[in-house]
Order: sequence, then structure tokens, then C-alpha cells
Amino acid sequence: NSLVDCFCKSGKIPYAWELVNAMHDSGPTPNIITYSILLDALCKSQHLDQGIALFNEMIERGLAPDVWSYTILINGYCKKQRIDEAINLLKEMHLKNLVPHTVTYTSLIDGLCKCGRISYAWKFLNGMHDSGPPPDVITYSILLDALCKSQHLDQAIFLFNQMIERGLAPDVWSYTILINGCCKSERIDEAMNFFKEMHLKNLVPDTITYTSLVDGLCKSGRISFAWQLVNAMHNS
RNA sequence: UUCGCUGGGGGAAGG
Repeated sequence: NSLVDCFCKSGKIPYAWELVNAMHDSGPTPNIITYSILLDALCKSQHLDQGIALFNEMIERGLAPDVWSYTILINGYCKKQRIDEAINLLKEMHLKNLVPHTVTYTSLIDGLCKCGRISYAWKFLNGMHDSGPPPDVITYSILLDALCKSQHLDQAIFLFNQMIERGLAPDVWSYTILINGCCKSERIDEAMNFFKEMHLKNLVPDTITYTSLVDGLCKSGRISFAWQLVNAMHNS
């Protein structure tokens, strides 16, 4: 499985596939994890159709898909904006008494957000909060990003605070999403406040955090301040 | 039977 994963992650999917077939023919028999590795690689390399075929072949060969493999396929469908089929898979899991993980729902929420169904995604997140599996900081970040990008920065800030009230600690990514949202709405001062807040929480801004801020500063004409930030990056 | 290993989700700019 490690070898199959290596082939996949270095872009050599045909080799990975050959290896899986060789395992199937002459052992050791591939297990659910073997197939999941290949399934994920196929989904991520724009070959969802082949992923679906592999998923079905795996079932024909007598392996029952688990929560992980379903999640991988659901994510594949979502990335292709095929949300309804993703939801069908979710129903199928339910029929098989497979209980979705946080990651499963988070993938679906990302799909919903990226095709504009933000209020449904928000309801979904609240449903997770009420009845589990609980949303985590990634689940919130996806919705934060969608709210920011659809001109609902204030609602994003509300949700960010609600996430904290509910006991989750924001990370570098969630702060960066908000900072970028503030910058894009030309609310640079608020972006700077969040940036300072990160420091107070011992969160270390990364390149993307700085890039968002520098971009916002430049596009609002505050070039010398942007320059200072670039120097600060250079020095730390 | 127990234990261990390997698989899944989020952010910026530039043409």
C-alpha cells in the first residue's frame, strides 16, 4: 500500500494501477486501503469516471466500501460540482449503516459552498453542531471562505466568533481566510486587527497570510506599508 | 483475540 501510495502521489497512476492489478492476480490481495489510495488519486487527477469504475470493481471483487472510501468518492463528486450524486452516496452510506465522519460532511459542505449553495451549507454545519459529527476548524473555514467571497464578510465574522464560542480554536488558515476577506472588501484596518490577533495567539502567519495582506495594501494604495510587510517576511 | 503500519476535507497572488 505504501508503494501504491508513492506511485500515486508522484503522479504515476498507471504504475499504481498496474501494481494493484498484479496484487489482485497474484497476491497479496489488495485491501480496502489499497483501493482507497488509488481511488483518491484518480479523483484528484480529473479521472472521476475511472474512480467510479474502480469503486464498483472493488465491490465486485468482494470488498465492502468503508467510510473512508465513500468520503473519497464523495469528495471527488463534490470537486466536480456533482453535488446531487454526492448526496446520493451519503444516503447509500446511511442504508449500509456507515456513519459519516466530520471529513465526509466537510467535503460535502465544500461542494455546496463552491457551487453557491451557502445557506444550505450553513444549515448543514449547524446540524453537525447539534447532532454530530461535530464540525471542526476546517468545516468552519470552508464556510467562512464562501461567506467572504460572496460579499458577506460580516456574516463571516459572526460565524468566526461563533466558532470560538463553541470551543474551537481558529488556526492560521481560518485567520488568513478572514484577512483575505477583509482585504477584498477594502476593510484593511480590520484585516490588520486580525493579523495582530494572530500574533497574540501565537499563530505564525505564513506566506499566504502575508500575500493576502500585501495584495490588499497594494490595491488600496498603501504601498509603503506593503513594502514594510515584505521586509518583515524577509527578516523572519 | 489483542496490538501496530498504510488511505479521505479548507486559504492568497501572478498570465
